Amino acid sequence: MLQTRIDDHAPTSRESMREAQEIFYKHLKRVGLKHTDQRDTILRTFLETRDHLSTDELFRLVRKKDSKIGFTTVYRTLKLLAECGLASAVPFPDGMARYEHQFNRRNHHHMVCTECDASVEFFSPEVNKLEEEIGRKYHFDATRHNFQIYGVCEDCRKKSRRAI
Amino acid sequence: MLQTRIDDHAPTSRESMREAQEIFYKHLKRVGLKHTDQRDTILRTFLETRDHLSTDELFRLVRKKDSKIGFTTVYRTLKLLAECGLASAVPFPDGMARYEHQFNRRNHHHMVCTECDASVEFFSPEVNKLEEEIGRKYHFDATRHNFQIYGVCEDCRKKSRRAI
DNA sequence: ATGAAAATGAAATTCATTTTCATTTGGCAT
DNA sequence: ATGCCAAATGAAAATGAATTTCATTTTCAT
Ligand SMILES: [Mn+2]
Ligand SMILES: [Mn+2]
Ligand SMILES: [Zn+2]
Ligand SMILES: [Zn+2]
Repeated sequence: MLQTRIDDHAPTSRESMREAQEIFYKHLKRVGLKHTDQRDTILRTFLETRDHLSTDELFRLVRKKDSKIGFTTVYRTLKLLAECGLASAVPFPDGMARYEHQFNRRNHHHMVCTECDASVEFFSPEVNKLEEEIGRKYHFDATRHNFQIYGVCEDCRKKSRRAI
Repeated sequence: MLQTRIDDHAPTSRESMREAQEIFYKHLKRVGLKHTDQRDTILRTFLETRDHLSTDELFRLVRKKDSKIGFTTVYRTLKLLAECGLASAVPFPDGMARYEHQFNRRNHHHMVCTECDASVEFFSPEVNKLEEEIGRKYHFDATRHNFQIYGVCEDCRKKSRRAI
């Protein structure tokens, strides 16, 4: 799925990679699970991209590094990564489960083009404030929210104007 | 799915019902489709509740009125209702497609309890403003958005406190 | 009334997700 | 180092919501 990046960070560095692995393996130990090469490879692959990947998309990337890793393992590892906060689900309109990594990354939201599926990430502290305010107002202990904007991107607008 | 109502309207009146049917049948005519009893029954059933219904849930309600109407017809009619704006999909965290009717109804958002799945509807013009602002800022022609807050409701908080 | 186009609903299909299970592996205790 | 056993793996099967197919019935313009 195409994505325009607003904040252009360098790709995850070696040290950051280690740091994230640290977090992951602490989590595994905590819940009595084991360290495996497959999990290593999957985490590394996941951190290398800033895309919003479906399980299958991540599986295809992982397979390039180690063709013996199975889809099921990717699927299960993605759940573990979500458990320890390194990954989070992004509810995109194609309905498939998509994840993005949450390591050293600013909190952001998405605006998605309904014509070409391209997405832009944007930052909006106001939305976070709203979560808090509304939670308070209605006596909810608000823990997270979900905000995305749909519309037509500049490119698609240009294209359709040309088509007339 | 349990739901707490914030705005307590009376149930859809007969005249409103007619008005909505009008809209529906105008739409059908426009796209060359036909008027059927099944579609009537399904629309009526759908307007009678303010819940966020899955296709199957609506099907079960419809079946009480006319046990011969099939699931497929409900499924297809729900799509038609969405096409003409009488229904809209509500992305709830259970992952199933859920719809709510949009007839004579204030624009609202949802706060969902992650423990008991109860939802409250709330009104927040600020969110609408944000859609507009952010669209402008990033050159998107923003047409709609999606905002929900997750957390723990008062009841569930009380329950878990009692359990300690 | 007639016929063409659309609607219906049961059944089949699709496809992402999740589970099962036989086999292999990691890592702790000895 | 060796053995043990719980956990991990991955292929295959199962699940289940969403969608399509198709034989039959219904609508509606003429
Ligand atoms: Mn993102
Ligand atoms: Mn609602
Ligand atoms: Zn676009
Ligand atoms: Zn609750």
